[in-house]
Amino acid sequence: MATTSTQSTAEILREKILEGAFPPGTILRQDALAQGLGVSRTPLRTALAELARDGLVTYEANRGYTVRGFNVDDIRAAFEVRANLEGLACRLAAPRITEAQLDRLQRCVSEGDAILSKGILDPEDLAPYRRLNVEFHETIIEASANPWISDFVNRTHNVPLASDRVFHWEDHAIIFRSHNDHHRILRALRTGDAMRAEALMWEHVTYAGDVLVEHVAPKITDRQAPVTLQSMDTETP
Amino acid sequence: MATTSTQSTAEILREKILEGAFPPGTILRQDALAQGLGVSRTPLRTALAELARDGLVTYEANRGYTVRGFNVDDIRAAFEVRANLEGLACRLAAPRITEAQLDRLQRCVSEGDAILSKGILDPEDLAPYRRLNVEFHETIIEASANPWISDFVNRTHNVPLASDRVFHWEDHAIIFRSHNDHHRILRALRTGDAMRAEALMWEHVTYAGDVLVEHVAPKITDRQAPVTLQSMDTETP
DNA sequence: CGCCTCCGCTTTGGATACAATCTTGTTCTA
DNA sequence: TAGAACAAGATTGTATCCAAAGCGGAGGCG
Repeated sequence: MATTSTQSTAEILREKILEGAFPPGTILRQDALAQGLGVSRTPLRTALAELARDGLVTYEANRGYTVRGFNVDDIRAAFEVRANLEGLACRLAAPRITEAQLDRLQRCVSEGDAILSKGILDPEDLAPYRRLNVEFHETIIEASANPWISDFVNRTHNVPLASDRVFHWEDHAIIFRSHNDHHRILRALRTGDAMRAEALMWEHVTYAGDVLVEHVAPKITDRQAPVTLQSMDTETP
Repeated sequence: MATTSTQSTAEILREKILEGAFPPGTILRQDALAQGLGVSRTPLRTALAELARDGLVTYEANRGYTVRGFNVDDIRAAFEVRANLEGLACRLAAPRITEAQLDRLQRCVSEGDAILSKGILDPEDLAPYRRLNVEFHETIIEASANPWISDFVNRTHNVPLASDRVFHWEDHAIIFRSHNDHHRILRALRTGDAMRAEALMWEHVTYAGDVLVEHVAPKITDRQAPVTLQSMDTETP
C-alpha cells in the first residue's frame, strides 16, 4: 500500500472520534495513544495536528490535544450550512449536469426504489441504501463543478454522531419521504429547473437535520462534562 | 509568547504562499525549507500537513509537498460559495443581532464614510479601510451565531491573490459603491429585514469576486506551468 | 488557616539519527 | 539504438533522544 503511517493513524483516530469512542474532553496522552496504535509519537502528532485543523480535537500549546465536544447547536448549525451549500450545488448543477451524471442519479433512485418497495426497511438493506444516498448527494455536488462545496460539505460530516456513517432513521415513513425528495430533485435537475432543485434540496437536508437533532439530542446533553481519560481499547489486528 | 515553533512556521508559510512567494508547482524540499526557516524538519512537517489540509499545498506519500496552483475558476467558485455563506450569515443574523454588534457595524460604516469623504482614496488610507471592511464582515458572521460559516469563509480566504490581504480596488467608484452596500446591509439588519440583507450581501460579495477575477485573471493564466524550485529569500529578522 | 513558592515529575515540543522510498544516471542486453 | 535493470544519491517517513514547559505536592510564610 502507498499509504504512510501518519495517514493511517489519522484515519483511525478520525473514525474513533466520530463514532464516539472518546468522550468529549478526553485529553489525548500522546505516549499512551501512540503505544496503543503501535506507532511512534511523531506520526501521531502530525495526525493530531490534522484532526485539530478539522475541528475534531482542540489544541493548546504545550498542553496537548483534547477531544472536542459538540452540542446540539453545533449540529443544528452544521445542517443549516449544509442545507444551503447543497442547495447551492443543485442550483449550479441544474444548467450543467451531464447525461452520465443524470444516469448515475437515476440509478441511485431506481435502486432505492427497489429496496424501499418491500414496504419495510430490512436492517441489512440499510447499509446499501445509505451508500446510495451518499452517492446521490455526492454526484450532485460533483455536478456543481465547485470543489469548495464538496470540501465544505465533507467537513460538515466531521461531527460525531452527525455524519452519514450513522443512520438514525428507523422510521420507514421518513426514509420513504426522503427518497421521494430524491425523485423530485432528479426531475428538477433533468428539466434544468435550478430554483426548484435548490428549494427541494434545502428542505431535504434541513429536515434530515431536524430528525437527526431530535434523535441525537438526548444522547449529547449529558456528555458535556469534561472527562479525563487516556485508555483505549485497541485490538491491534 | 505562548506560541510554538510549529505554529509560527505554519503561519509564515501560509503568508508566503498566499502572497505568491512560491510559484504553483514548486516542490517544497523539506531540508532546504527547514534550514531557510531556521527550524528542524519536525515542526516544518506538521506545519505542512496543516497547510495541506487547508488546500494550499498538495501531498503525495513519499513524494512530498508541492505548492498548489489555483486557476480563475477556483477563485470564481470560492466567491460563489462565499456569497452564499455570507448571505446566509445575514439571514441568520437579522433576527438575532445585538445592539452592541449593530454599534460595531455602525462604527465601521461611519469611519469608512470619513475615509471615503475625501473623494479620493489615499494609499495610506487603504490599510485602515481594509481593516474596517474585514471587521464589518466578521461582525455579521459572528452575529449569525453559526461557527461553521465563520470557519468556511475563512478557508475561502486561503487562496493566493484572492484573500482580503490584497486589495485590488484602485477604483474609487467601485469602493464607494461597495461601501454604500455596507450602509444598506446595516440598515436591513437593523430593521430585521433578513431577506434584503441576504440579497444585498450576496450581490456585494459576488460583485467583489467579479472585480477580483477580472484584475487577477491575467496574472494567473501564465503561472500555471509547474515549476521546480526550492530556493527562498528569507530575511531572518 | 490560607496562600505562595519551590522543587521534582510528567508531558509535550523539537532536533537528530536511522530506515524506507523514490529519482536519476549508467550500464548492459536484445 | 531503445529499453530495461540496477545501483548510488537524494529525499521523505519514523523512531529515539533531549530540552522546555506544565502540573502537583510539600513546605514555608504571612
